Amino acid sequence: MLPTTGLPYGTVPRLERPGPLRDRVYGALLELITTRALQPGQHLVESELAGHLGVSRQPVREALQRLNTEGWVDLRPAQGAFVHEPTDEEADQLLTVRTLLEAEAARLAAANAGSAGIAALEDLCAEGERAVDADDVDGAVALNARFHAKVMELAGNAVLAELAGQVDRRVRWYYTPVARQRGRQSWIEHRELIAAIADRDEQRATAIMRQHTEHTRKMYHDREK
Amino acid sequence: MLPTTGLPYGTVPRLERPGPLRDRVYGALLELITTRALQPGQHLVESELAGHLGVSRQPVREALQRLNTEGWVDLRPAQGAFVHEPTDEEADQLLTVRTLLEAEAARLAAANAGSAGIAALEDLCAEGERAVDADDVDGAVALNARFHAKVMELAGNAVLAELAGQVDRRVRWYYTPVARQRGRQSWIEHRELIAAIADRDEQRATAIMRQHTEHTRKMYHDREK
DNA sequence: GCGCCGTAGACTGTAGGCGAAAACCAATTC
DNA sequence: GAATTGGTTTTCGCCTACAGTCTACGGCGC
Repeated sequence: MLPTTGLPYGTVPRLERPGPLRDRVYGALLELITTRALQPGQHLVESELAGHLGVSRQPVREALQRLNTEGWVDLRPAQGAFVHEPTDEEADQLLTVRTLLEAEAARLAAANAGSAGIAALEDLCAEGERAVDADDVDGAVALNARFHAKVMELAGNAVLAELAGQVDRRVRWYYTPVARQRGRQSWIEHRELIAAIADRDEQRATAIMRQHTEHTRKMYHDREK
Repeated sequence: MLPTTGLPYGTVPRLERPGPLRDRVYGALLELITTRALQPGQHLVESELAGHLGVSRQPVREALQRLNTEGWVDLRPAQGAFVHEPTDEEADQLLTVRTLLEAEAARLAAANAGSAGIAALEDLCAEGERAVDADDVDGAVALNARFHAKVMELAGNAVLAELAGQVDRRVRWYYTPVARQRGRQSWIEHRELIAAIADRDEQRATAIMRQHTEHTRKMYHDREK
């Protein structure tokens, strides 16, 4: 019985508050890193970033702290922050974990998804195929991310989603040059995955997703040579 | 050709440096939380903690920042830090993830472990059994953690280990009252796991570890009633 | 007596500043 | 000519101070 004013929800836009500065700094830095405006190994000087973003050093420090725990930057004591440099081994290990998490998400989605969720997946899939047909690479990549996020949402495990989100973003960062290459085949596999989920076939959904993410690993290794 | 001084290694104790203050504050707070000296839901006042630890607010803030990203505290804007309150649903989801990660670790351990690693596991197992026989609950719990950590180490995937470490600690925090109950049966399962790893049987190792962690979930649900 | 408003207190968010450690560079010595 | 050493500069780590925001309590009107 909260709404004594009689105002329906959503009509008042919750008057947008800027939110903690550190979070916006975090977002800005993450953007700069993922877009490679800040290159791996680069030394991040606090005062420089602070001046560039028009804030004090404190929010920058807190943002760097968070980026550090999430693996985007390395914080060497008494030396400062450096953009993390992924090794081949680490990238490979990350892919292994991603495969694991995504496969589990597919299984849970198959177990839990309702018809509404499946319809949403099909919509995303259709959109993605259109993007590929139109050679809209950026759009296709974005839709691919949204598709996987939707599967994760249908899995209904917030903890899993949190971890997978972290891992996924880093994988995409490492593999940006590669990920853009995978076009049509990727969406065919998505279709198969939807079918398995709709059939509530946990085993098949797991297997398809595993195979799907493993294809990415393969492409990377092929490219390396 | 580094040692031009002729001094043998190890004679100079590398003069222990205190390390960043924020890290020690982080450790201290984590200890206080896991031991329930700071209870779930409790409001953590920065200046209070700072005074209590004999430092300024800054290191405390950075430690809280890290604890926040790792899920130990919730940081409500303009309100401060609160020790995270786990819900039943979240605990269940964490267990699901833990099962997943540990099972994968077991599989990788079976694929990669050498005879030295297997011997180390057997040593830990024997120690654990002795602790159980001696009704040394704390010792048994500690050895259980070390056993799982060793399996993770043998898996040889640093990323996986990092995630599993986080998840494991939180699971232990939630389930401390329960975990202490599982005595002998747990170590029997450990023995079976070692056998599977020694046989390089990835499937069986996965299955055993999955069953092993699922037992914990079961005990929790039984206890809830 | 009940509810609303205003004020005071407490805490967080952000900024600025000081001391110290590390890196860099040039002069010096072997 | 190469290594070392001393000084200088940059940058981090931490502390202190101030402004903004939320909460709680007491007075006031109904």
